[in-house]
Amino acid sequence: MLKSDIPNNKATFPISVVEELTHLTGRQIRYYEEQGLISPTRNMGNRRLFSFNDIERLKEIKELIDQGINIAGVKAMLKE
DNA sequence: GTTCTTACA
DNA sequence: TGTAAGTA
Repeated sequence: MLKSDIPNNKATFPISVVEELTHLTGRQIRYYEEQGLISPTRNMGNRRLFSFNDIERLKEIKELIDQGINIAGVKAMLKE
């Protein structure tokens, strides 16, 4: 795992912290994950653990959504 | 007390 | 998306 896997993964936070950092609701964060926009891991209790990478990704998503772009559009943007 | 899932509005 | 219910 030198270039594989997700770079920028050393710290994980609960969804409450991500909500504060991204200004998104837990509802939205879970939905975006459901849509394949982010890849949080799960801890022993099936709780989501977010990395800095996930948080940065969420911020981008929020900006796009805030601009009136829908999930399909966000998916297209984040791709590539 | 917090987060998770599913379901309804 | 928000919110409710039941759970881990």
